[in-house]
Amino acid sequence: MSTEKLIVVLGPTASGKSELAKKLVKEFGGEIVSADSRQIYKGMDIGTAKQKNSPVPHHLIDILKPNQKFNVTLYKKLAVKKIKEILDRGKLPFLAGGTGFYIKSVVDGIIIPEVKPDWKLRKQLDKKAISELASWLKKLDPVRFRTIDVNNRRRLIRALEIVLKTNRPVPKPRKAPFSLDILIIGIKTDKEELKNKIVKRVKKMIGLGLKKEVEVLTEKYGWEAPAFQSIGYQEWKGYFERKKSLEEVKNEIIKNTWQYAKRQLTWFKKDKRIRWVKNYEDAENLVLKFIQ
RNA sequence: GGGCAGGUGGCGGAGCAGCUAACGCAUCAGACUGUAAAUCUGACGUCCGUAAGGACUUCGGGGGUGCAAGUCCCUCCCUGCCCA
Repeated sequence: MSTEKLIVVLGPTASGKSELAKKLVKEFGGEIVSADSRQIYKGMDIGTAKQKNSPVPHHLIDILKPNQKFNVTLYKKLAVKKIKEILDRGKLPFLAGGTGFYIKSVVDGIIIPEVKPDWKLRKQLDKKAISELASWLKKLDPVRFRTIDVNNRRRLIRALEIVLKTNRPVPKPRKAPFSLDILIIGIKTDKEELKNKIVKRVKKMIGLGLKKEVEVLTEKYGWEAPAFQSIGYQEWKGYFERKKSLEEVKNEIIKNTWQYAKRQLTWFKKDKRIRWVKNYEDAENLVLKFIQ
């Protein structure tokens, strides 16, 4: 029985996770480890609603340049390390963010095959027709083929990458959860309310100078940098090419953010461990009980 | 008043006589083990059915021609542009 504890705070974008996590940290002490695939990147402050100059310690924010690639495995290693360090300091770690897959990777301790991305190989495979990739995988690894999404080129390529690099089939998904007591708090918002928050937030971001932020960053790193697949950034490309108005960009960001929020909700819905809270008091009570 | 273009599903937009309401967007639902704010899937006129499937309805209104009509003809209404 472990007495070490981890608190996860998750929710769709704009639901108020950061505020909630910060408030909890202020009350109970502790440090925050971000579980956000975008706040990882330096310079993306406005568009990711980053918490700057917070008195509460935040980890895994601003650690990469926008042109650097990142992935779950790396995230998991870093996050686990940070959590351990926090525990060693005798403090309470909070894992807060909206990237479901990243959260899952640490909470469930998923074990991802140790095959590093080989971008040269991927590029080659990417030239092939999707049906070709599918039939190749079918031949090399019929077991993985049975469960894979045959229309998802990206997954097909990764599966082939593993098979070709290791000369063996893709291992079965495995988990090695770490021995902590974990409380997962999810922020419950009704759809209309969340929609309004998103609209408000996007307007605010634009008011704070999102356009300038995007302009400066993309001039420096180019539109192809991995970080600029992000919502709030990609939409500006057409604007700077004079194909879109500011109004269109704004509406597109709102739309994409909302669609993203729904995808997050779909992901979270499946996890029955999540304790959904309506407000701070609910969360506070859960934490109180949990840390006793 | 005259000329031209057009009126198709929530929106955009194909089809210009024959089978199956193309396709895109939005919407709803979902998948996810090294790009995850990414990538991908299904449903989406109505009704019946768990399903395979079946029945019905639609292309501004009305009329007509044809075995068969968003698709051709007549007429009316509406919209945009041009001329007066």
